Amino acid sequence: MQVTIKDVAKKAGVSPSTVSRVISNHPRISPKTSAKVKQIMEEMGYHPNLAAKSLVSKKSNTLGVILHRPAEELFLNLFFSEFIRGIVTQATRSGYDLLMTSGATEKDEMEAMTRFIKGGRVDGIILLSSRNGDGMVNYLRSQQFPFVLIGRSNEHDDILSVDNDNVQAAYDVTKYLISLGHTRIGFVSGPPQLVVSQDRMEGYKQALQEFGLPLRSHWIVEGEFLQESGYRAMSMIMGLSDRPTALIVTDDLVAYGVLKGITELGFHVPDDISLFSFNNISISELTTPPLSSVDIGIYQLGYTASQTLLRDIQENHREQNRIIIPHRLMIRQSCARVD
Amino acid sequence: MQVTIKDVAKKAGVSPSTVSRVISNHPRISPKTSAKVKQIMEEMGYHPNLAAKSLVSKKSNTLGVILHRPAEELFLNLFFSEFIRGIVTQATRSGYDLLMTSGATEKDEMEAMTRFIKGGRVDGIILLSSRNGDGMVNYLRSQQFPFVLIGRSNEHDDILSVDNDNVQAAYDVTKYLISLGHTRIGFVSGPPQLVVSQDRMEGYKQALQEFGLPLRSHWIVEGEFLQESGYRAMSMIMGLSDRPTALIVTDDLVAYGVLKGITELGFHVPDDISLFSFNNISISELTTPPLSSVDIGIYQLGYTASQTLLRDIQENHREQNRIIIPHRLMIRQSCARVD
DNA sequence: CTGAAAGCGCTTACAG
DNA sequence: CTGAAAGCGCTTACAG
Repeated sequence: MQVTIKDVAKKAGVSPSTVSRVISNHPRISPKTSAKVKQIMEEMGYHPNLAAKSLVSKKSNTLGVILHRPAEELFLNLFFSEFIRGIVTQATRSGYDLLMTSGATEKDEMEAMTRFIKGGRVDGIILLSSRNGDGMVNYLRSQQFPFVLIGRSNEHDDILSVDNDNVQAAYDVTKYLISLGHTRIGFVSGPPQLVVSQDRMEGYKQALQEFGLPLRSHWIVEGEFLQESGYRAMSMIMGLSDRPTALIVTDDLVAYGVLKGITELGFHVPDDISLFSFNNISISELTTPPLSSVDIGIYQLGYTASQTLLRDIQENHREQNRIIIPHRLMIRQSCARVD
Repeated sequence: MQVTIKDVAKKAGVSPSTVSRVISNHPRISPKTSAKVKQIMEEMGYHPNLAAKSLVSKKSNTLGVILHRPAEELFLNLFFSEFIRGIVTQATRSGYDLLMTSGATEKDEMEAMTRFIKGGRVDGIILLSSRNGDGMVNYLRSQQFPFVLIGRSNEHDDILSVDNDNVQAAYDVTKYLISLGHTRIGFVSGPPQLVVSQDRMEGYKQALQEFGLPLRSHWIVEGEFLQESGYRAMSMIMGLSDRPTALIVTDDLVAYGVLKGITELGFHVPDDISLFSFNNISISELTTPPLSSVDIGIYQLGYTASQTLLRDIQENHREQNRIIIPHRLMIRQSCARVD
């Protein structure tokens, strides 16, 4: 019932090999034959069977993504749709599809990955996050299977990755606050085991040091990527006698909690304290006052990851291992000048 | 280099057919043989080649999703990650993966779908939305290809679909507001061509009629699924001499705009006007005051769509065509009693 | 420029 | 309970 290459060949009066060559735009095929075969394919509604093609070519024209486990979903969920859109859009343009699966445990995840790789289901893998001691990265490297990491790995600096310069971004934010006259600047950070937390903390410290400003450990809070995390931190921070006049917050959702906490304690942003956060998800525009936030180019991270991986697969050569997506400070109304 | 069924067969001293039967748990295979073969497979790190399997079995063990075009992304984006998580989780449990692609135009979308179906890449399709006159639905029906629609189609009532009872949900919300003493209730709706908008409007009208309450056309606004849409509507609504004491809003993001508009005009929620919205996305908890909203079970919609489609594919029989996911009114602080 | 043939890794009637 | 053989729909050296 399915129209095959043989059916087309018979009707066109050529051999299956010729039809195959027409499909793949083989150079040594006469324009006349090509045109005729193409017309017949159109008439008969021919569509190549991908399984057969994949079986012989050892290519699937598919990229794979493994969904992270629930435990890590909170942070990434807000980015997820933008990541995926970026990845799929670019992949589709290059004639690739995206295959997704999930694993309930780390063991499940590894099995899913093995199935993808060993079963020939994908030609490359996109990792949506990295944690210290990431088994995925080690496995993929040992298999020499093409992959790209969105983010940065502490252990491996020779893998293909797409990331922001989070050190620089945090440095830029800190410097911006300093330029407004702030000298007591605090930091509400995320989980310390995440590379992104480490990088942002580093940029913050660098800027303070460069401008000779004090770094006080009680101005720094490490929490989760949760609203409550920011909310809870405020009773402590705002109760300090030498409390900061500005806070850098590692994520918009956390900043939302921070904002809520500050407001409930009877303080006002930005008059009593300035706020600058990261990621620029939709919520940051919606708060009162609208939050200044660092746009990290989520769509572009996904898009570029896809593009970079495909280039690595197809051309098998890399211009560079680490691609940096530029960030932008989105200045809104949550920061005030102090004297 | 790849370990094949032949390699395993040779090492186990059996035929390839036997190995194949062990893999598929064929009943008539001796436990002894099975155990031995399984052990060898483990030892050799055998993984079945999915392309070969798919080529002969005509099954891909994959479900397909086509990403909607940018024009329609706004509304769905906020649901997207939950939908996908629900779909993937259930699919993975049944041994299926999810294949995604996108199309820039409707033509692209149709081509992508054809590629999926005719190329044997997927065994079923999940449609994330429906619009009036949906070419996808017509095509899939004409091909008799398994698919499920998340939502409801006006034109086809015999297709597999997973949806909320949006008429009932809007009815419930309206009745709740009436029970608080409201008699002048307005409605901020979404695009009228969407079935979901039509259904919610219908439930609202039914409740008003049942309780003999007035339906005023100037209390009804039709807009987009955008914050601005709600924001802009407020200058008109709040300026009415007989303005409503409660508003039902079709989406949390729109409700956020409504809330902002009301507040900027110097009014207060819920003292001056009550607000009840739909969808219960994360933002609804975060507003001041927290918004009452209808939880529509986004994850469950995705999960059930996946489950229903797989049952249709595997067992080829349906218990019912239209599955309803229950909704829940999440009562927060945006509605007040009036006398 | 084109064809005949082999083969990709699996499944499944058909025999025994 | 197990094996030999054919075949799924394609690609690609090898010939000509």
